Amino acid sequence: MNQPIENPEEGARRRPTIADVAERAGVSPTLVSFAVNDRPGVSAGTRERILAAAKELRWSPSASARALTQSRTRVIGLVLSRAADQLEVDSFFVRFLSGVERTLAPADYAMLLQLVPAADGAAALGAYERLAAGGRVDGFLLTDPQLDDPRFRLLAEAGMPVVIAGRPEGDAPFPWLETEHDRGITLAVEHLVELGHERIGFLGGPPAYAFVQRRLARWRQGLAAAGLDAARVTLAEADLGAAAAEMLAREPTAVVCTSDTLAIALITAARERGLSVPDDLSIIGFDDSLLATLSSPALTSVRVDYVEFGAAASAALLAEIDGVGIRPYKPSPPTLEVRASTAAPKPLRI
Amino acid sequence: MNQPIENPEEGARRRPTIADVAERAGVSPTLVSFAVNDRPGVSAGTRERILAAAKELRWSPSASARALTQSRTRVIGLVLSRAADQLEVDSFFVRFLSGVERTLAPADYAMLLQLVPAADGAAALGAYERLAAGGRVDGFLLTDPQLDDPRFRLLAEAGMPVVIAGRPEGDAPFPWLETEHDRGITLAVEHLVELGHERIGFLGGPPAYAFVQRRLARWRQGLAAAGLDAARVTLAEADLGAAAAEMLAREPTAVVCTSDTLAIALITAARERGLSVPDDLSIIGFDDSLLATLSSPALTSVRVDYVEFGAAASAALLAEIDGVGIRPYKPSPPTLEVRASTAAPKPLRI
DNA sequence: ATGAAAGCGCTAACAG
DNA sequence: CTGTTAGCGCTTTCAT
Repeated sequence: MNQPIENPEEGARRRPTIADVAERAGVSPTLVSFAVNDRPGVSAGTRERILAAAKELRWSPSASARALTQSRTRVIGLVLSRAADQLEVDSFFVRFLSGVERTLAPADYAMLLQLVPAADGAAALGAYERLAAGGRVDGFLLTDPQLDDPRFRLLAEAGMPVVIAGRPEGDAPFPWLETEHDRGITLAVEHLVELGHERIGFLGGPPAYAFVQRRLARWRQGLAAAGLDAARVTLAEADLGAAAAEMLAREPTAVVCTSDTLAIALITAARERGLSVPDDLSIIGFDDSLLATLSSPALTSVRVDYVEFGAAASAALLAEIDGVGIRPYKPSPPTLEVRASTAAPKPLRI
Repeated sequence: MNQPIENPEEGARRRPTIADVAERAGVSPTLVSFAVNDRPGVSAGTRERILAAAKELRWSPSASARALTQSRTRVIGLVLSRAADQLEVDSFFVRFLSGVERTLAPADYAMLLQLVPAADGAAALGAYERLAAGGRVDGFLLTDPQLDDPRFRLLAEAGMPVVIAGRPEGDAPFPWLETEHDRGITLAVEHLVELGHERIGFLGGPPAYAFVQRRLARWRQGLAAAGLDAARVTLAEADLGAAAAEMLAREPTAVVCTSDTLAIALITAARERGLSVPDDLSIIGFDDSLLATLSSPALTSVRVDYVEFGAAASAALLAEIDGVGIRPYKPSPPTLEVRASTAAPKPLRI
């Protein structure tokens, strides 16, 4: 390390304990506990004296001790197992996390976050196992549920409270929540149809993701409703540029993408082929990330309220942990932010 | 929630305790403790019996109980207080976090992450205070140190182990680490000078960030070394597009940016003015994010190893917590990933 | 309204 | 090598 400095506060004085506060306030530890936990049965005067003493001593109850007596850590776990370079450009997680924070903080809960390389599925499972086995968390928030998700069995057997953020494929032993993200695709398709497009493509992320499938289904539905051909589909595995090129080979006049990142890749591919956006090709992104406004042309994009989603999911988890009923989640509908990347198709030359 | 399902594992059986394992193995709890903690003084046979019993009972020590006896939670705290929409496109954090994870996991440490809205400085301080007061974490990793950072006093008074990731301005009561990110700017300038550019601009992020200042200084240094005019500087506060436009007004033939995001904004602004990149304008980004390869043209960009940085910073924090010496951090030098956004300037028309 | 005492699950002296 | 005995700091009956 470049420039170490000794900590001036050497000999860190022992943290005060509830006994210190009790002594100072001239009461028993029990009363202090009652007072700080807002329990009835403490006279107003004593309560005040106690809280004053606590403040003077800068005491606040030890989370560890509490965790032990209440077998409740007041911590929830979240394990993200996407590749780092994929998370980087994923606005979903940051928004979701800030929503989670929104409900956790007031409830005096905290979040243990663990990142594991996407490639390593076993490592991810191990992460859940360690956190669960040590009793470090009271419950988990699961994202990206997969078909036959191994996490389900592991956590169900451990008796862990869990809430799934996303619609699981097949049965799941846990409650789940989902946004209406796929309705955004309907908006996108309708927008393009209104503009007069007839050759509309779908450029999606990895087919393994349920949300991609879901959006694809909506896209098909939208095209069917408009009586259009629904054959132009490309799902990108890893190489976005290649997927974009493949889509262009299908000669669409407009493409709906499942992320802004894919949309950008498509813009780039189009430009390389000398196609102009939106004159030759209309493109719609998804997520309405900062990218959408920065790209040229600015991207028409679907916006889903992931902050709200994160808040609802974590609220559900807290309810699950408390063993109380989960309040129904009524997701607000996605919106389509129309920008410069979409326009009417060029009239056919006759 | 859309489809609640009852947890089938009702009546979650009580977690086994060390006593259960001891009984099963026919020994005392102490011995079990010694065995699982790899302490000497347990015969090989007994150890084996104990570990077997633990496995059969699926027991592993309670993190809460351990935390209480050792006054050590084995959790470190990280509070991120940048605006969500800024975090979204910031590859620094994701890479840094995965580096942190890299050292935490093997050390059996976990990370408590708290996101607070950037605007709310008081909330951020409150977050540190709550986590520290409750003894929820053993130490903090601080990013984005500011001038007269109020977190320093708060945490120093609390006697919290802290390591700063980034070079603090002025004195800091904690050890700190820093990459040599600014050397990347030197690489960028040298690259442009070699190409023959003479009107080189600097498009930076908010001037409040020390790393922006640092990079700016390097840029000045580089231009001075080449005998060039160092007047074309724009620092973006919030509106990246406006900043980009302002930079273009200074008529540079090449611009060094402090992020890929800024570089993209600049490409967009240039395109709007009918300038072609790199023919009319060379642009260099910073961070080498996914954006760099997706944009058109692909972005020449500086790459700094933030994963390594995160790993080193958290290793330093663990050393601080253990009260042992911090191993010096020798950051690997940044590299310049040359792509299509830089080229020789157009010859002057005479 | 208040306090004494037991205990959460583990680790750490201190004896054998 | 192994067991006994105390706590860690708090909450929680159960008395008073």
